Amino acid sequence: MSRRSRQREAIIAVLKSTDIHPDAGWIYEQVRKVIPSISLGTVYRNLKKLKEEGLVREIKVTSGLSRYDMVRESHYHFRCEVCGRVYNLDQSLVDRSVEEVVARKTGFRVTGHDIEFRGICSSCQKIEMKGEKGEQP
Amino acid sequence: MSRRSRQREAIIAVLKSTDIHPDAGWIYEQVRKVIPSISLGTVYRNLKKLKEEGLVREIKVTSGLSRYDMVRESHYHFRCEVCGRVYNLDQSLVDRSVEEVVARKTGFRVTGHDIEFRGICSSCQKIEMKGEKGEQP
DNA sequence: ATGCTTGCAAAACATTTGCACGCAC
DNA sequence: GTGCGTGCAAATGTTTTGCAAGCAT
Repeated sequence: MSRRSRQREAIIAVLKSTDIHPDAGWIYEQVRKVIPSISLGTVYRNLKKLKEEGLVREIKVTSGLSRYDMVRESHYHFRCEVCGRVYNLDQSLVDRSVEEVVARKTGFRVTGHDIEFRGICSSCQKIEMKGEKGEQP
Repeated sequence: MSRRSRQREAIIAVLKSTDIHPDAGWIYEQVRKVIPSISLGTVYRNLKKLKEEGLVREIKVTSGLSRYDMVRESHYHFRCEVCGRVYNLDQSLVDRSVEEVVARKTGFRVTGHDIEFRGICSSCQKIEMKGEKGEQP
Protein backbone atom coordinates (compact mmCIF):
# COMPACT_ATOMS: atom_id res chain seq x y z
CA MET A 1 0.00 0.00 0.00
CA SER A 2 0.96 3.57 0.54
CA ARG A 3 3.71 4.66 2.81
CA ARG A 4 2.94 7.06 5.67
CA SER A 5 4.29 10.57 5.68
CA ARG A 6 3.59 13.69 7.68
CA GLN A 7 2.34 15.36 4.54
CA ARG A 8 -0.06 12.59 3.68
CA GLU A 9 -1.41 12.43 7.23
CA ALA A 10 -1.83 16.19 7.34
CA ILE A 11 -3.75 16.23 4.08
CA ILE A 12 -6.05 13.51 5.33
CA ALA A 13 -6.54 15.42 8.59
CA VAL A 14 -7.52 18.56 6.72
CA LEU A 15 -9.97 16.67 4.56
CA LYS A 16 -11.50 15.01 7.59
CA SER A 17 -11.88 18.33 9.36
CA THR A 18 -14.13 19.96 6.80
CA ASP A 19 -17.09 19.40 4.59
CA ILE A 20 -16.73 22.40 2.33
CA HIS A 21 -15.39 20.29 -0.56
CA PRO A 22 -12.16 22.22 -0.86
CA ASP A 23 -10.01 22.51 -3.94
CA ALA A 24 -6.32 21.66 -3.98
CA GLY A 25 -5.23 25.22 -3.29
CA TRP A 26 -7.31 25.52 -0.13
CA ILE A 27 -6.02 22.19 1.15
CA TYR A 28 -2.49 23.39 0.42
CA GLU A 29 -3.01 26.58 2.45
CA GLN A 30 -4.43 24.64 5.41
CA VAL A 31 -1.64 22.08 5.46
CA ARG A 32 0.91 24.87 5.17
CA LYS A 33 -0.15 26.11 8.61
CA VAL A 34 1.20 22.85 10.00
CA ILE A 35 3.91 22.01 7.49
CA PRO A 36 4.99 25.32 5.97
CA SER A 37 7.43 23.65 3.63
CA ILE A 38 4.90 21.44 1.88
CA SER A 39 4.57 21.98 -1.83
CA LEU A 40 1.48 22.17 -3.95
CA GLY A 41 2.82 19.34 -6.07
CA THR A 42 2.82 17.09 -3.03
CA VAL A 43 -0.78 17.98 -2.33
CA TYR A 44 -1.78 17.04 -5.85
CA ARG A 45 0.27 13.86 -5.73
CA ASN A 46 -1.35 12.76 -2.51
CA LEU A 47 -4.83 13.61 -3.62
CA LYS A 48 -4.27 11.50 -6.70
CA LYS A 49 -3.05 8.57 -4.63
CA LEU A 50 -5.84 8.87 -2.12
CA LYS A 51 -8.31 8.90 -4.96
CA GLU A 52 -6.81 5.72 -6.41
CA GLU A 53 -7.01 4.11 -3.00
CA GLY A 54 -10.63 5.08 -2.74
CA LEU A 55 -10.19 7.23 0.35
CA VAL A 56 -10.89 10.51 -1.38
CA ARG A 57 -13.34 11.47 -4.03
CA GLU A 58 -12.77 14.13 -6.66
CA ILE A 59 -15.81 16.04 -7.75
CA LYS A 60 -15.92 18.31 -10.75
CA VAL A 61 -18.69 20.80 -10.38
CA THR A 62 -20.15 22.26 -13.50
CA SER A 63 -17.96 25.30 -13.32
CA GLY A 64 -14.77 25.71 -11.39
CA LEU A 65 -11.87 23.56 -10.40
CA SER A 66 -11.70 20.07 -8.97
CA ARG A 67 -12.84 19.67 -5.40
CA TYR A 68 -12.01 16.85 -3.05
CA ASP A 69 -13.62 15.18 -0.09
CA MET A 70 -13.11 12.16 2.09
CA VAL A 71 -15.28 9.27 1.14
CA ARG A 72 -17.56 8.73 4.14
CA GLU A 73 -21.00 7.50 3.25
CA SER A 74 -21.57 8.44 -0.33
CA HIS A 75 -23.80 11.41 -0.88
CA TYR A 76 -25.13 13.71 -3.52
CA HIS A 77 -24.24 17.34 -4.07
CA PHE A 78 -26.17 20.54 -4.39
CA ARG A 79 -24.33 23.41 -6.01
CA CYS A 80 -25.67 26.88 -5.41
CA GLU A 81 -25.57 28.81 -8.64
CA VAL A 82 -25.24 32.10 -6.77
CA CYS A 83 -22.53 31.55 -4.17
CA GLY A 84 -20.93 28.45 -5.66
CA ARG A 85 -21.05 26.54 -2.38
CA VAL A 86 -21.47 22.79 -2.63
CA TYR A 87 -23.70 21.10 -0.07
CA ASN A 88 -24.02 17.44 0.79
CA LEU A 89 -27.31 15.69 0.42
CA ASP A 90 -28.30 12.37 1.86
CA GLN A 91 -28.01 9.71 -0.78
CA SER A 92 -31.09 7.96 0.53
CA LEU A 93 -33.18 10.67 -1.12
CA VAL A 94 -33.07 8.67 -4.31
CA ASP A 95 -33.79 5.03 -4.53
CA ARG A 96 -30.71 2.99 -5.36
CA SER A 97 -32.79 1.03 -7.83
CA VAL A 98 -32.04 3.65 -10.49
CA GLU A 99 -28.81 1.77 -11.10
CA GLU A 100 -30.66 -1.44 -11.73
CA VAL A 101 -33.02 0.31 -14.11
CA VAL A 102 -30.09 1.65 -16.09
CA ALA A 103 -28.28 -1.69 -16.09
CA ARG A 104 -31.35 -3.47 -17.37
CA LYS A 105 -32.04 -0.95 -20.10
CA THR A 106 -28.49 -0.62 -21.39
CA GLY A 107 -26.72 -3.87 -20.68
CA PHE A 108 -23.94 -1.84 -19.05
CA ARG A 109 -22.45 -2.86 -15.73
CA VAL A 110 -23.27 0.00 -13.39
CA THR A 111 -20.91 0.49 -10.48
CA GLY A 112 -22.08 3.80 -9.13
CA HIS A 113 -23.70 7.12 -9.79
CA ASP A 114 -23.57 10.73 -8.68
CA ILE A 115 -26.20 13.37 -8.74
CA GLU A 116 -25.53 17.06 -8.83
CA PHE A 117 -28.50 19.25 -8.08
CA ARG A 118 -28.46 22.88 -9.10
CA GLY A 119 -30.35 25.82 -7.74
CA ILE A 120 -30.24 28.54 -5.12
CA CYS A 121 -29.47 27.70 -1.52
CA SER A 122 -31.49 29.15 1.32
CA SER A 123 -29.05 31.87 2.34
CA CYS A 124 -28.76 33.15 -1.20
CA GLN A 125 -32.54 33.18 -1.51
CA LYS A 126 -32.65 35.59 1.44
CA ILE A 127 -30.03 37.84 -0.07
CA GLU A 128 -31.88 37.76 -3.34
CA MET A 129 -35.07 38.97 -1.66
CA LYS A 130 -33.26 41.81 0.07
CA GLY A 131 -31.66 42.82 -3.22
CA GLU A 132 -35.01 42.94 -4.93
CA LYS A 133 -36.33 45.56 -2.56
CA GLY A 134 -37.29 48.60 -4.60
CA GLU A 135 -36.43 47.08 -7.91
CA GLN A 136 -40.09 47.32 -8.89
CA PRO A 137 -40.58 51.10 -9.03
CA MET B 1 -28.73 38.46 -29.26
CA SER B 2 -25.70 36.98 -30.81
CA ARG B 3 -24.44 37.91 -34.20
CA ARG B 4 -24.05 35.22 -36.86
CA SER B 5 -20.66 34.24 -38.13
CA ARG B 6 -19.33 31.41 -40.26
CA GLN B 7 -17.35 30.19 -37.26
CA ARG B 8 -20.32 30.14 -34.96
CA GLU B 9 -22.49 28.34 -37.50
CA ALA B 10 -19.77 25.79 -38.16
CA ILE B 11 -19.33 25.06 -34.46
CA ILE B 12 -23.07 24.55 -34.07
CA ALA B 13 -23.09 22.29 -37.12
CA VAL B 14 -20.32 20.15 -35.67
CA LEU B 15 -22.09 19.86 -32.36
CA LYS B 16 -25.33 18.92 -34.07
CA SER B 17 -23.60 16.26 -36.13
CA THR B 18 -22.36 14.18 -33.24
CA ASP B 19 -23.30 12.74 -29.93
CA ILE B 20 -19.87 11.79 -28.68
CA HIS B 21 -19.75 14.78 -26.27
CA PRO B 22 -16.58 16.22 -27.76
CA ASP B 23 -14.12 18.46 -25.99
CA ALA B 24 -13.06 21.84 -27.35
CA GLY B 25 -10.00 20.45 -29.12
CA TRP B 26 -12.00 17.92 -31.08
CA ILE B 27 -14.52 20.54 -32.11
CA TYR B 28 -11.65 22.75 -33.18
CA GLU B 29 -10.19 20.00 -35.40
CA GLN B 30 -13.56 19.34 -37.02
CA VAL B 31 -14.29 22.97 -37.74
CA ARG B 32 -10.79 23.39 -39.10
CA LYS B 33 -11.66 21.04 -41.95
CA VAL B 34 -14.16 23.65 -43.11
CA ILE B 35 -12.55 26.86 -41.86
CA PRO B 36 -8.82 26.12 -41.64
CA SER B 37 -8.07 29.55 -40.25
CA ILE B 38 -10.31 29.28 -37.21
CA SER B 39 -8.55 29.61 -33.88
CA LEU B 40 -8.99 27.58 -30.74
CA GLY B 41 -9.75 30.78 -28.87
CA THR B 42 -12.74 31.36 -31.10
CA VAL B 43 -14.01 27.88 -30.39
CA TYR B 44 -13.81 28.50 -26.66
CA ARG B 45 -15.39 31.91 -26.98
CA ASN B 46 -18.30 30.53 -28.95
CA LEU B 47 -18.82 27.59 -26.66
CA LYS B 48 -18.98 29.99 -23.76
CA LYS B 49 -21.55 32.15 -25.52
CA LEU B 50 -23.63 29.20 -26.63
CA LYS B 51 -23.62 27.96 -23.08
CA GLU B 52 -24.84 31.33 -21.80
CA GLU B 53 -27.58 31.30 -24.42
CA GLY B 54 -28.60 27.84 -23.30
CA LEU B 55 -27.94 26.19 -26.65
CA VAL B 56 -25.00 24.17 -25.47
CA ARG B 57 -24.30 22.33 -22.27
CA GLU B 58 -20.89 21.85 -20.74
CA ILE B 59 -20.38 18.63 -18.88
CA LYS B 60 -17.45 17.93 -16.64
CA VAL B 61 -16.91 14.24 -16.31
CA THR B 62 -15.14 13.03 -13.25
CA SER B 63 -11.85 12.83 -15.01
CA GLY B 64 -10.78 14.66 -18.10
CA LEU B 65 -11.55 17.96 -19.75
CA SER B 66 -14.80 19.74 -20.35
CA ARG B 67 -17.09 18.26 -22.94
CA TYR B 68 -19.86 19.98 -24.80
CA ASP B 69 -23.10 19.01 -26.40
CA MET B 70 -26.13 20.64 -27.93
CA VAL B 71 -29.02 20.88 -25.57
CA ARG B 72 -31.72 18.69 -27.09
CA GLU B 73 -33.92 16.96 -24.58
CA SER B 74 -32.00 16.83 -21.37
CA HIS B 75 -30.47 13.52 -20.55
CA TYR B 76 -28.21 11.74 -18.13
CA HIS B 77 -24.74 10.44 -18.80
CA PHE B 78 -23.02 7.14 -18.40
CA ARG B 79 -19.24 7.22 -18.35
CA CYS B 80 -17.42 4.01 -19.07
CA GLU B 81 -14.54 3.68 -16.66
CA VAL B 82 -12.59 1.58 -19.14
CA CYS B 83 -12.80 3.43 -22.46
CA GLY B 84 -13.86 6.82 -21.13
CA ARG B 85 -16.74 7.13 -23.58
CA VAL B 86 -19.76 9.05 -22.39
CA TYR B 87 -23.17 7.74 -23.38
CA ASN B 88 -26.54 9.45 -23.22
CA LEU B 89 -29.32 7.99 -21.13
CA ASP B 90 -32.96 8.86 -21.29
CA GLN B 91 -33.81 11.26 -18.50
CA SER B 92 -37.18 9.58 -18.02
CA LEU B 93 -35.36 6.74 -16.27
CA VAL B 94 -35.55 8.71 -13.07
CA ASP B 95 -38.62 10.36 -11.78
CA ARG B 96 -38.40 14.14 -11.87
CA SER B 97 -39.88 14.21 -8.40
CA VAL B 98 -36.39 13.82 -6.92
CA GLU B 99 -36.07 17.57 -7.29
CA GLU B 100 -39.19 18.15 -5.27
CA VAL B 101 -37.95 15.81 -2.58
CA VAL B 102 -34.70 17.75 -2.33
CA ALA B 103 -36.46 21.09 -2.33
CA ARG B 104 -38.78 20.03 0.46
CA LYS B 105 -36.01 18.59 2.60
CA THR B 106 -33.55 21.45 2.21
CA GLY B 107 -35.53 24.58 1.55
CA PHE B 108 -33.32 25.21 -1.45
CA ARG B 109 -34.78 26.25 -4.77
CA VAL B 110 -33.90 23.43 -7.14
CA THR B 111 -33.62 24.35 -10.80
CA GLY B 112 -32.14 21.20 -12.24
CA HIS B 113 -30.06 18.14 -11.72
CA ASP B 114 -27.64 15.88 -13.56
CA ILE B 115 -26.81 12.27 -12.99
CA GLU B 116 -23.59 10.65 -13.99
CA PHE B 117 -23.60 6.89 -13.88
CA ARG B 118 -20.34 4.98 -13.79
CA GLY B 119 -19.48 1.48 -14.85
CA ILE B 120 -18.38 -0.59 -17.77
CA CYS B 121 -20.14 -0.31 -21.11
CA SER B 122 -21.14 -3.37 -23.09
CA SER B 123 -18.29 -3.28 -25.59
CA CYS B 124 -15.69 -3.03 -22.84
CA GLN B 125 -17.33 -5.92 -21.01
CA LYS B 126 -16.73 -8.06 -24.10
CA ILE B 127 -13.10 -7.03 -24.33
CA GLU B 128 -12.71 -7.68 -20.63
CA MET B 129 -13.96 -11.25 -21.07
CA LYS B 130 -11.56 -11.89 -23.92
CA GLY B 131 -8.68 -10.50 -21.89
CA GLU B 132 -9.51 -12.79 -18.99
CA LYS B 133 -8.94 -15.90 -21.07
CA GLY B 134 -6.21 -17.93 -19.42
CA GLU B 135 -5.75 -15.59 -16.51
CA GLN B 136 -7.01 -18.29 -14.18
CA PRO B 137 -4.24 -20.90 -14.51
C1' DA C 1 19.68 -0.95 1.75
C1' DT C 2 15.61 -0.16 -1.10
C1' DG C 3 12.58 2.53 -3.16
C1' DC C 4 8.52 5.43 -2.11
C1' DT C 5 7.74 10.32 -1.00
C1' DT C 6 9.19 15.00 -0.83
C1' DG C 7 10.37 20.07 -2.38
C1' DC C 8 11.47 22.62 -6.04
C1' DA C 9 10.97 24.29 -10.47
C1' DA C 10 9.89 23.58 -14.99
C1' DA C 11 6.60 21.66 -18.08
C1' DA C 12 2.31 20.45 -19.79
C1' DC C 13 -2.39 21.52 -20.47
C1' DA C 14 -6.75 23.72 -20.68
C1' DT C 15 -8.85 27.94 -20.94
C1' DT C 16 -9.06 33.01 -21.10
C1' DT C 17 -7.91 37.54 -22.75
C1' DG C 18 -5.80 41.93 -25.08
C1' DC C 19 -5.28 43.74 -29.38
C1' DA C 20 -5.98 45.32 -34.06
C1' DC C 21 -8.65 44.16 -37.90
C1' DG C 22 -12.84 42.75 -40.46
C1' DC C 23 -17.48 41.58 -41.03
C1' DA C 24 -22.55 41.61 -39.63
C1' DC C 25 -25.92 44.58 -38.64
C1' DG D 1 -20.67 53.68 -39.22
C1' DT D 2 -20.93 51.00 -34.93
C1' DG D 3 -19.48 47.50 -32.35
C1' DC D 4 -19.44 42.47 -32.07
C1' DG D 5 -16.68 38.45 -33.57
C1' DT D 6 -12.24 36.97 -35.23
C1' DG D 7 -7.16 35.35 -35.45
C1' DC D 8 -3.14 35.58 -33.19
C1' DA D 9 -0.32 35.30 -29.38
C1' DA D 10 0.52 36.08 -24.83
C1' DA D 11 -1.25 35.37 -20.27
C1' DT D 12 -3.53 32.80 -16.72
C1' DG D 13 -4.52 29.09 -13.86
C1' DT D 14 -4.53 24.28 -12.80
C1' DT D 15 -2.37 20.02 -12.63
C1' DT D 16 1.58 17.05 -13.72
C1' DT D 17 6.42 15.66 -13.75
C1' DG D 18 11.74 15.20 -13.66
C1' DC D 19 15.17 15.41 -10.48
C1' DA D 20 18.07 14.91 -6.45
C1' DA D 21 17.67 14.37 -1.67
C1' DG D 22 15.23 12.40 2.50
C1' DC D 23 12.67 9.31 5.06
C1' DA D 24 9.80 4.97 5.94
C1' DT D 25 10.06 0.30 5.56
